[in-house]
Amino acid sequence: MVVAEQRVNEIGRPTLAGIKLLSALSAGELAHLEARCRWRRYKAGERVFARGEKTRDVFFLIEGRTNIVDFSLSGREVAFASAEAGDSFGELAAIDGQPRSTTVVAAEPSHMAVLGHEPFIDLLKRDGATALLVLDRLADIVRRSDERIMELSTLAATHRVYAELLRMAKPDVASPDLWVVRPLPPLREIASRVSTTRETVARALSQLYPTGLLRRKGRNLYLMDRAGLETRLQAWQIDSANLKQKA
Amino acid sequence: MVVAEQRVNEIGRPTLAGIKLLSALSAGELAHLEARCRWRRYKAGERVFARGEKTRDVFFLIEGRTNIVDFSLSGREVAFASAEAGDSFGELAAIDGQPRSTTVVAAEPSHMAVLGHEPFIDLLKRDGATALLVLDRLADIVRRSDERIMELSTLAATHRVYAELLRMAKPDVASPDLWVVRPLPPLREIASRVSTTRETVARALSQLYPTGLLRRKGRNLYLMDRAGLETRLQAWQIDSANLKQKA
DNA sequence: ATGCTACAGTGACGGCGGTCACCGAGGGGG
DNA sequence: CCCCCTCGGTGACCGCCGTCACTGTAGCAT
Repeated sequence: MVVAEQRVNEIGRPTLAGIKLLSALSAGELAHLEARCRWRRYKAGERVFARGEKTRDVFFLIEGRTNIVDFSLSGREVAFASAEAGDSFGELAAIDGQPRSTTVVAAEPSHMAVLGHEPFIDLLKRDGATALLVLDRLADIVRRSDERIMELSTLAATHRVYAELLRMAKPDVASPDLWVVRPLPPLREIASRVSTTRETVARALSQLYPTGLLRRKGRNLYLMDRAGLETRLQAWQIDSANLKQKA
Repeated sequence: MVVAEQRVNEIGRPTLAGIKLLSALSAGELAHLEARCRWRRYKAGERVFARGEKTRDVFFLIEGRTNIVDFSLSGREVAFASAEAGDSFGELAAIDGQPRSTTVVAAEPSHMAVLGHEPFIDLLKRDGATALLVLDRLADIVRRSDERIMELSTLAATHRVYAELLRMAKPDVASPDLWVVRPLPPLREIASRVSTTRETVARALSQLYPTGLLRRKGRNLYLMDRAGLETRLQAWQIDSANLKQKA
């Protein structure tokens, strides 16, 4: 795989140039930060930090992918988000000093820059533009969380699966009006994103194949009629409302 | 009711002095902000803003209480938080410019200062200490949301009710080791906080009275053994884990 | 007193989905 | 090659809880 040019400089050293949260900084300031980072590589499956730890470093993902998850006492995994090259994580503990609220695991071999909380906080205080970028990011997390809470509170498991499919699908490069989830992740991962089980996800998909809305080819899942699926989702909710109205 | 002295100045004008998010500001800066605020009163039950609106003002609660909620298409109400005197809300839209993600309703007659997003953003850029306060607040919201998502994903409705009781209870002024929820809100409100129904909350409480862990006197609900209830909650989770281990 | 309304408690019922179990397919690695 | 492991699909079971219905109580206005 070719490494994007911005991620390493001319002598092969990795840089912070591609990190979205730091995109407001000048080259000089970036270099200043780079000098204060520790650089680490993680193997696929390796844990970066775990819930409850009292570390406060911020992580900038140069290359790779990580999953941000948590586990119930009974061992059920709940996925909160995943981070890709250019993303950051670990800001919460850096900002408020509380123990880690989630666990982060590398999903692929990954390369990160690790920054202590003091220089990070210092940066936020000094640089208003960067502080706003971080605020924007936290606002986005809050919005996503609220949406998820709404879904968990008001949608049946099967429908949460469909909602997740709509989020995962991207327009097909070839034909318009055809959306595709590619590659389709293991069903157990979808399940942990919408808080249900592997079996329920499988059943939800099976239920939709006969309608023609969904078609699967290997690790590609095609949404034949994205808009149709969307309206169908809403119709289901309105139906249950009507049931109540009728009484 | 006596108004706390910090909330109005010597000539009876309300002030921003008690607002937590603005506690890093000097008196002069506060006065500067006050001059840019609109001041509004809301009656109990009145809507401050609704999900989807494109306004971007920030609200500082001088006096009163508001509920931050959202509704499903079928009309089910989901409570996200409530704000009291000294709290703020509406920051998300002010920061990221997106439509309101939640609806805010005054729960009591309330008095607020309303600040447009430009002076607010301007303040965040200029004043690092205040930016950090806002970051801290958003971090807190994210942590609470994550915890709620975990509960919705891994706890049965009955157990979520007990978890909420533990959060609501405060130590009794008289006797130690006795915790009390006072006043106990209407069960339908508890239900909307843990995403279940009024009936399930009632049944959850009824189920606990015979054990002696819970006792109700009018609008006071006593937790006779808070630690006992806590360990019991965990035990339930571990039990379901054991069931899986055994197999 | 009589309404009216909000709130609380409980029984009955039925469906969703979590759990368990089993089977088949693919894909490395010895 | 066989073995093992992950992944996917499905059937059977059953318990939780959302829904509906009904009753009872407290508070308040008239």
